[in-house]
Amino acid sequence: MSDQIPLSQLAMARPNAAPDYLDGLNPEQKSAVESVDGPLLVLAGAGTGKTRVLTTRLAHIIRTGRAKPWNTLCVTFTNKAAREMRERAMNLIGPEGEGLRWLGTFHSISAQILRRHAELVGLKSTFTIIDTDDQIRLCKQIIEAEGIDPKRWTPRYFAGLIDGWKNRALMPDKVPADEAYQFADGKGIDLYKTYQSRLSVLNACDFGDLLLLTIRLFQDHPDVLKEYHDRFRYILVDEYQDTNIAQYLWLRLLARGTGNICCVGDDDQSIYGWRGAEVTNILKFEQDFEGANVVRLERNYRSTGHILAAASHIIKENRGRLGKTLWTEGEQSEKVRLRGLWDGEAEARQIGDDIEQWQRDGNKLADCAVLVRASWQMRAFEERFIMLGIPYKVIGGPRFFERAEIRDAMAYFRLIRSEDDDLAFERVVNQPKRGVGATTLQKLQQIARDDGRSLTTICRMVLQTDEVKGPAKRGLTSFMNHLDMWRDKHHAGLSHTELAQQILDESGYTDMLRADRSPQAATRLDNLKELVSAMGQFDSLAAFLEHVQLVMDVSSESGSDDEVQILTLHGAKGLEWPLVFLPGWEEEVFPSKRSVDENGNKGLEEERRLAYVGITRARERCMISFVANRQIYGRWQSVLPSRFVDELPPDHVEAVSETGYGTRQGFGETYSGYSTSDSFEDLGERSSYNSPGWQRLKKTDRKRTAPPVIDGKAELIASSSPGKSDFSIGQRVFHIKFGYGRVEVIEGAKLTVEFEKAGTKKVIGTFLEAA
DNA sequence: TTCTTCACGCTTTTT
DNA sequence: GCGTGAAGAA
Repeated sequence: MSDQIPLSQLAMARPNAAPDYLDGLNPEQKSAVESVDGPLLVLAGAGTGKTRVLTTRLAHIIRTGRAKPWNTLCVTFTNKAAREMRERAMNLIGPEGEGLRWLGTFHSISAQILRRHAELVGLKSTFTIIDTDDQIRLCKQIIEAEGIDPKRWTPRYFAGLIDGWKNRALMPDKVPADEAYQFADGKGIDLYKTYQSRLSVLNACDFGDLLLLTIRLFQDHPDVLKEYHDRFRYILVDEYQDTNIAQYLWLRLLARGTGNICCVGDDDQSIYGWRGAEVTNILKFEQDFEGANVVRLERNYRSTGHILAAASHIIKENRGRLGKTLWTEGEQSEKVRLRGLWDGEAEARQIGDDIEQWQRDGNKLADCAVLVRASWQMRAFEERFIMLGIPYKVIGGPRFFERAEIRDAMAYFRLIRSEDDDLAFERVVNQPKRGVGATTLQKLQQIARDDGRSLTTICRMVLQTDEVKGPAKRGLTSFMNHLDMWRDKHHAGLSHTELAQQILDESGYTDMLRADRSPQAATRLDNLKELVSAMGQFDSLAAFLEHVQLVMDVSSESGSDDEVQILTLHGAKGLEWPLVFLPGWEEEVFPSKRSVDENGNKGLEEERRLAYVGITRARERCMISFVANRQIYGRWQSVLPSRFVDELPPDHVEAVSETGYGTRQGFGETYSGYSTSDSFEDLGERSSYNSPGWQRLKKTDRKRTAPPVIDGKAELIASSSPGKSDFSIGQRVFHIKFGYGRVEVIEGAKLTVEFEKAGTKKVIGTFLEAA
């Protein structure tokens, strides 16, 4: 590095030339890049070049010599975002970008800081960072130890509460009494305290602690804070709308130094409220940071006019936003397409056909994506794509390091490094089965708790006595002997990959999986192989474990294959495709019922932002669809078009419905909406989501009476709520899985149905014959 | 201790 | 409809 001329000097060598990295920026972007002094909020709408502005600003600061790379602090939420930002910044800055030591996630930067000052917050610098799974197991132990029924008060819920408090920067002494009383009849705060003290005994902290302890460090030790004030001349924050209170306080403390803080975000894309993000942070930025400037980026470079119009039209229903008007010079091109279909299978079939057509037109599969609200919706598309032979990729499935087998292996490794890691011990003493059951483990835990020592220590002691006997004793002895042996080998300098392989083999873990003939066992073995090879990229076991604690991901970005992407709307943030499918726009699916039930209008507005995010992912074409019937958790349910369908702007949308279901948005001859009455006659009035007919709709109103049974006859009214009631004709029992209409003919597996209002006869080839 | 059976409940996801 | 998790049976 030292023999290279810093690029900043190259830039200075030709003072008259405008720096090339500013080329092609529009005036707003340029001003966001260049106003480097004082607080700045960049309100960047979807597709307005947010990341470009952020990285160019960073490059600008460094290449104009305002600060050295290591004097800038760049914070993101995810490791992926951090990686991307580093990559793009390096392209602009050149080799000097290597010095960006403080570019990372809130958590990784906090961990970096905490490791240097651990003793000031009551930790040893080797502290472990526990993940959600360990956290829940710890909560479970605490709850059981207190004699609280873990069924009534689930550990998961309690862990969620703790996370919630930590998101709001509330340590046990600060939690509002009434809130803590919600849990286990007033024991909430005590349990929280116990949890924290358990963590400190284990020399561990959870993700929330990383932030909170850093905040406490800064508050209690002004000298330390000063050191970081001096260090961080410029602060850049990505996705500011996703910050929670703890992160806000964290930033506030650091920004108090130079005041040069630049936050980039979009209040309309705040979709993580459920995990503590506070849109208010971005809404009141100007009050929070004195003398703040605001730059709006409103020129969209991504989507066509129609797509942008549809997105804007929906989002403007939200109150409490800063307000932006996105515009584009792009052409109008084709309208957003809206489709009403029979059921989830029809939807998958339709989208499959569209994708085949897209491909026939010479486009790449990787250029389109299916964005769903919830991951259970993905299955239908996977099934269909497999049938059609369309290569696809599900993005954001179960994470590698969260798989049971990987966590088991990691627990073994953790025990090698620090034998007092009780959570790891509990996880694998009896994995594979060694005859050490719950009773034995409980006995050990009891002694360990009373003695205040670790399970391994206690275990060694107990094995000298006769407190455990029989198979349990034999199992424990063998387990401990193995651990000692591996630890010896580790210290003797056996390579960590070699050691890992031996641990897996000698512990009997591989044999256990090999003996298991189920198809998953094979994948599990593969995963373990991958784990061992991934370890090879690290110098030591310790280095590997450190990495995994914070980056629960293996960055094996293949990406080269031409595959349709299937992902959730949340997972789609920050991405874009020429063609985007948005299926499942049904009320209670999207917007999600739970979201609205639990968080009312706030929840609804977040769902609406999700719709906004979804639409704005599309560059050229956007295909929205909803169905009349959907299988949810294996049960057939009749569903209504989402209210978001009604909020689409008619002028920019081309709508078709095959079901007779529709909305006020021009479905031609077909009736619209939904009625509480049983007969079609009463559907006369056009109803929309806002009409009384919709609003009065109660769950119970939707129940239809069971269809009349006419033995042997081929005609009956099939107006029952699908899935609710089977009906029989002669010996045959049917289970209706389509909408409401008059069944005309039943022949074999074919059913002809007439839909009175729509006036169409339709052959339904797919119905279930109940067993 | 481990195997079997039943009940339950079930968004979104990162660190 | 399916996987988890806890209570009862061998």
